Amino acid sequence: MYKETVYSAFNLLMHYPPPSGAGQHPQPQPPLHKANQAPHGVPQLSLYEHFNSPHPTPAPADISQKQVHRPLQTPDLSGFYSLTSGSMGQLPHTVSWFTHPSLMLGSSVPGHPAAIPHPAIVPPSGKQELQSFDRNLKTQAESKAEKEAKKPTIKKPLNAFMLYMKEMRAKVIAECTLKESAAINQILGRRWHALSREEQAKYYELARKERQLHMQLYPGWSARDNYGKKKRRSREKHQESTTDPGSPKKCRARFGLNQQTDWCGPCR
DNA sequence: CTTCCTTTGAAGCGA
DNA sequence: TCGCTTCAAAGGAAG
Repeated sequence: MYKETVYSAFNLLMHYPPPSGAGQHPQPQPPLHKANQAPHGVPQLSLYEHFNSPHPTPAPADISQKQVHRPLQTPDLSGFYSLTSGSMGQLPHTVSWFTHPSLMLGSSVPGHPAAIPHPAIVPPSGKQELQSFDRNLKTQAESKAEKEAKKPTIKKPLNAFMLYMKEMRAKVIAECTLKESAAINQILGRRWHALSREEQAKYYELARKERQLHMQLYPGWSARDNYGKKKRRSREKHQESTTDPGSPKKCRARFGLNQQTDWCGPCR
């Protein structure tokens, strides 16, 4: 049934012809991360999704509605075609396109009742926000706030490095027999810098498409929606870090080194 | 149970 | 415009 939905969604997709030049490598232009930024106000359909979403959750009604009522645009399927047939097909999320929520939001697609949502949509179920709410909610204002909290969070689209990490993490874990993510990420960071521009370009392109897809799926969404919600480490701790070497990124920033290529001694 | 750690890149925010 | 901050993922460690 799940697969049925997936394939139905795929069939839906097939209504759109592949763009010319699909499947070709993107042409990286320095600096990569800038050059690959999505052009403003040019929404295009795009890809990336994991096939094996560990905890699929029902798509929220309001988002489904958005999908239903948004006028169809001619989607850019270059990502899909390149990922499934080109060299980028080696990436583990090759099949992700099939599960994309724009196609999977069941109720929005006639005859396709079941759906696997985009993992960017994360209900606050059982998480801290909701739990803390349950303890205290009584007043109207609080119940209103609770409703807000119950709204599923739409996560940020993954950037190039995040996509790279997702792909390479398992490999590094297998090679190094490490499990701690902080250590793994350090290794991945170094490997990222060791990649050629062409190799990195794959991920920048993927990330660009991911952003465009995200833009199409959640037109009103902004990163500010999640800004400040996580409440991470305290300011004090952050300022503390200015006295020690800190991360390579911070260190490079502090010493005015090239963020893309330079490595500073203390952070090696 | 919750937050931190650690990475890079995108985006928000205040000056 | 610039510099700083936050958040995306991940999972073990620590509080």
